[in-house]
Amino acid sequence: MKAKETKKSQQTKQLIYNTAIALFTEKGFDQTTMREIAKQANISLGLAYYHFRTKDDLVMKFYEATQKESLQACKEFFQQESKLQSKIQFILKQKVKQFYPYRNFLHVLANHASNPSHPLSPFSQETQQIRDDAIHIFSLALQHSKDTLPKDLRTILPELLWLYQLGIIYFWLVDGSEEKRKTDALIDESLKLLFSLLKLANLPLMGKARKLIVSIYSEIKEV
Amino acid sequence: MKAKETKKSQQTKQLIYNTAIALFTEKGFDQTTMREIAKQANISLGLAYYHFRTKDDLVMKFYEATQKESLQACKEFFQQESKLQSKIQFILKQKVKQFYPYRNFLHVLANHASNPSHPLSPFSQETQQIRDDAIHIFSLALQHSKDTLPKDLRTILPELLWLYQLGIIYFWLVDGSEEKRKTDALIDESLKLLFSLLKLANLPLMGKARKLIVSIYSEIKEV
DNA sequence: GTCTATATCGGGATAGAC
DNA sequence: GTCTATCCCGATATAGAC
Repeated sequence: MKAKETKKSQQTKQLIYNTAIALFTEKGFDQTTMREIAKQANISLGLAYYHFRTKDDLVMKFYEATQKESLQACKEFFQQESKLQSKIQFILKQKVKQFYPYRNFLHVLANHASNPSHPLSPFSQETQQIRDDAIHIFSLALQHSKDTLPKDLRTILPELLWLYQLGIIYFWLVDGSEEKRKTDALIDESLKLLFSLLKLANLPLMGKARKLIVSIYSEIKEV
Repeated sequence: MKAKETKKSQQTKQLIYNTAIALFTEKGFDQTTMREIAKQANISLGLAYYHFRTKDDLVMKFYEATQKESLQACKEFFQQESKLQSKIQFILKQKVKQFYPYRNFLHVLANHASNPSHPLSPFSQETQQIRDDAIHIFSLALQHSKDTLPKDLRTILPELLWLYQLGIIYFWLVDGSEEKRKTDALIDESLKLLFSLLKLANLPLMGKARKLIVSIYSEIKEV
């Protein structure tokens, strides 16, 4: 009995979520009201708030769902590809492809990014799990890589690459070009740059720069 | 007569602005209501909205005022200093020092950064002048510099440095360390990194990386 | 536990009178 | 330029149906 109730409840929750995302996509986040979502889903306003404590919670669920999807897609890809650059490229391309249909409202993801005490910030307590999962994908990509990466860089690369991804997503958000083509170009070209620098990183000449990156990283992380 | 009225109006506007910034600083942006600002300034709510069409407009005025102040401070500093790295350092340090008293509410500056159609975004139409002024400061710093910079980089450096500054400000916003010390460290160390790479930039070895940076820049800017 | 209906509040924003 | 009244909407509260 409980299972049945739970299932019905989950269906309702899913209905609210689907309706909300559809409306967000169509009209944007700010232009969609909770009253409208409830009306469209043929449920009461109270019920919408029963399942999602805030309007932002709807976005949080989107964030979680897409992260889960990304992890799955990347794991599969990694089994058939061993070249690091291709793996990183896939992670980034998968993300922007996945986000594309929702481009008209996804800037809400970044709206409170710089405020770590806001639940939706990528640096918040509430998004810790999502963040860890996202960084984990980069760890996986590095795991069986045969590239000769400097040891000191290798351990901090997952987090650095995640920040790089964050930068790409920000660019994607402000990218007004047709079909977000500039973002695709940016991903390809910046990856070339990154890997051409990584190949030089082992040279004595680059020792100073490499040490600076590591020291910046530890200074910033240090409590 | 008209001048007198205008002066009175300007005084009212200034009063509203000062009251608002004081309240933002004390309690934060979200926690301060327009009603409260009006009450504190002994004016009506409608009048506050007459002078500032939205709550964000108050922040816009802050943004403009501080940018003006920055330009002034940097121009003065550049007259007594010719070393490029010191000039760039001054620009960044001046900015975070200037922002420090307002650290509890300035994340609003970034709240809509990723939405270029939002007036407060650093990429919006409305902030174009502020953006141009900020980039201009970096142009000035480069103007009489004796550093041997690759020509292809030199022309695009002002904009790239402005993006670098934007990154620093974002870090500053999320920086929870005592007195924002991590940001100070990040500025110093990342500048060392930047200039150690710029010194290498003329080497044939770095030709590929340099060309990639230039090509990424033009791809992104291209209409 | 899930859901409806409705009232209420707080706060951003607007309209219209003066 | 200034005020008062009002609207809209996110969020909360409550009472009750099943």
